[in-house]
Amino acid sequence: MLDERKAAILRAVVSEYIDTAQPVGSGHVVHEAGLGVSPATVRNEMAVLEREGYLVQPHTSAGRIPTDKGYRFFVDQITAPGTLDPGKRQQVRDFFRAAHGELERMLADTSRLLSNLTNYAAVVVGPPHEAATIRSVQLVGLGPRIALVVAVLSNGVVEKRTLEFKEETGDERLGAATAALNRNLVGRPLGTLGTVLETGDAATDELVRAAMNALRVHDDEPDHVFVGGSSRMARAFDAVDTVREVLGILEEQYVVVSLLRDMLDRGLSVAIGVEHGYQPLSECALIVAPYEVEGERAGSIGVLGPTRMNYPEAMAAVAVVSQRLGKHLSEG
Amino acid sequence: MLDERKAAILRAVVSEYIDTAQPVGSGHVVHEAGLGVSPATVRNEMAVLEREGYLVQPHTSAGRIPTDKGYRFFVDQITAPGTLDPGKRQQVRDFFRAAHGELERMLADTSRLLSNLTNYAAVVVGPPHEAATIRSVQLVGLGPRIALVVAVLSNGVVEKRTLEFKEETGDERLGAATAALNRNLVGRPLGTLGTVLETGDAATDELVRAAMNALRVHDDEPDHVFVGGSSRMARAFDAVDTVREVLGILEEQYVVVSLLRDMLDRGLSVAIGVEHGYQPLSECALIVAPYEVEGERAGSIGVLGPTRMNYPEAMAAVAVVSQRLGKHLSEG
DNA sequence: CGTTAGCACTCGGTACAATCGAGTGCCAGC
DNA sequence: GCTGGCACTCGATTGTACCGAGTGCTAACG
Repeated sequence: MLDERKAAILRAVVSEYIDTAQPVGSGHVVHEAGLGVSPATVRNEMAVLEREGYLVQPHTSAGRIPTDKGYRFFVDQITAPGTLDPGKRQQVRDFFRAAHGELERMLADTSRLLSNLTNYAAVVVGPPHEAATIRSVQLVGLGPRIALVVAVLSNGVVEKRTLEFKEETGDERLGAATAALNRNLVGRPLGTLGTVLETGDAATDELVRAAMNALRVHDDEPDHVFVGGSSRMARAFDAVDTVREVLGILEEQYVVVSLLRDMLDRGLSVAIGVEHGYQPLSECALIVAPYEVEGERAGSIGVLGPTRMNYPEAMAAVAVVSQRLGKHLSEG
Repeated sequence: MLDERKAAILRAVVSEYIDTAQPVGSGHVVHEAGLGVSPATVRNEMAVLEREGYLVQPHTSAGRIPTDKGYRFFVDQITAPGTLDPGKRQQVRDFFRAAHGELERMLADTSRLLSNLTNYAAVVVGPPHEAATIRSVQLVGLGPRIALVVAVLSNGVVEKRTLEFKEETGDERLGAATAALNRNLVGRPLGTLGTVLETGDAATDELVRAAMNALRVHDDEPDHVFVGGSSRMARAFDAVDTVREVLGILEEQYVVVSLLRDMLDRGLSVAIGVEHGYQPLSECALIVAPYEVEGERAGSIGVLGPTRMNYPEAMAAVAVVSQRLGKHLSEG
């Protein structure tokens, strides 16, 4: 599409603009990308690049800044996986060496790690509930009319739901229901709970049904998601309203989750501007990657920054972290 | 300390400044607080108030803005609990009527509610772990060398820890350990786990010890805390760096928790500026209140805003929500 | 003696002009 | 096709003037 010189110029403009946040003029380009031509030549090329929609001028007689299309070209040029700088590689290694224990805690820490590496906001989505199989179910009474259904899943996630009863329900009955539930559900994925085996006792059956209903995945229960470093968005934009809006979106976790899922479904790993189709984040870019636990796609991680984000670095960080995270969880 | 007229003038300056964020001049004060005196008189009084440290002038020949001491006087004047406007009262009622199920989920939603009511960031701290007694403990194997300790507490909280073993550990042994743990721990508070009863089987005892160790409350495991509406801080300050810093602090949940705890310990319900002793939040004010479940102090809620926050409204919101939250959790 | 009208003064904010300079587009010549 | 040269554009910066909100002080007033 673009001849090599135009591509080089575009690359120079993008990477310069990522660094400085200032419109880039022809002079800077020749200085930066040492192709042996004069500013005038570069100007001509840049005029073409603007006509084709890769660059814009904020106003006449300023330098150019990349459009979303320009960024897109830039990231498409990046073929090599890109390597993280040594300090950060070490940081990742240290993190996973020290990482211990609690799955949720660990995922939350991972989002912080990724945010520290990139200096943008980071998202880690935990394994989806539906997929994991049930390892154990237990009914625990908390009061005469209230109990907790606790289900332990094979991936280490613990689901719990509160149950309230009309009449008092003793421990024996809870025990009976627990036994029935375990007989039925252990080994099944949470997504497909199937039917209940009758126990013979009507009250116990009722209890079992209630528990299973509570366990069913509700649409409004999003996957576990951990957002780290959202404070870094404060510096990413200079319009306060943009900051406010982006932060607000990061608080709505289900939006974030579905955004990542959508992107992965569509095979996108980098979404620039409106490529993800979600208007309120049109000033952002989003880099995502799935991670795999024991060969199975388990969850995803992502980085959210301004469209003028440091793509090579952020992409490298996402790649490394997703890969290491998967490995770590597989071994665990 | 201050005669009635000075107090009235100070009140007028504070509430006007809260509204407008603009320095308040003598003219506005006479207009606002209709005490029948001239601007000149008010100027004299304001000069005194400035000398005494209640007000400052950002520069000569501007109006005055309150100092932290001024705000402090203002909130100390507020004796009546203050009532929420009807729309918001209704919002609170509706929320607690609809609130259902999951404790954690519910607390997270409560933080959102409080943030919506006040337009500031809100914090909800869940019941402390140590206090609750254990209702049930279970060891669930996730793999040959890995298991989960799951403890259900009387307040509905579920604690879980991952255990890793050197050698393979079968379900029978896990079952034996589970039984031993339940014999020992049910009814005990998580804070004081006490000693283990020997089972006779060395390997099982080892397992029991490991599980109890994992369950012990670690210092770095903060209470559950839910921060809502932190995006609202973006508009609260005009210095980007302040926003950035405050948001960063809100992400460090243990700081937030200990801040609230400190304040309550010292009997403070409103901290203005540096009153809480935490420098990085010196441009903020913090309103906190404990909530009680069945007569026991269970947790706390709070609102974080700029020092020029709407104290009467925020204080009313915190009071109402903490009271309703306690009631709701007691009934549940 | 407290209050007030009057007044000179201060100083941030706005409006306007001048200037600067980074950058452009275009053209003629190499 | 590339480049040096050149006129031009326009945001940013600087300087000046001015306005107005607000002050402190003083002298007069009830």
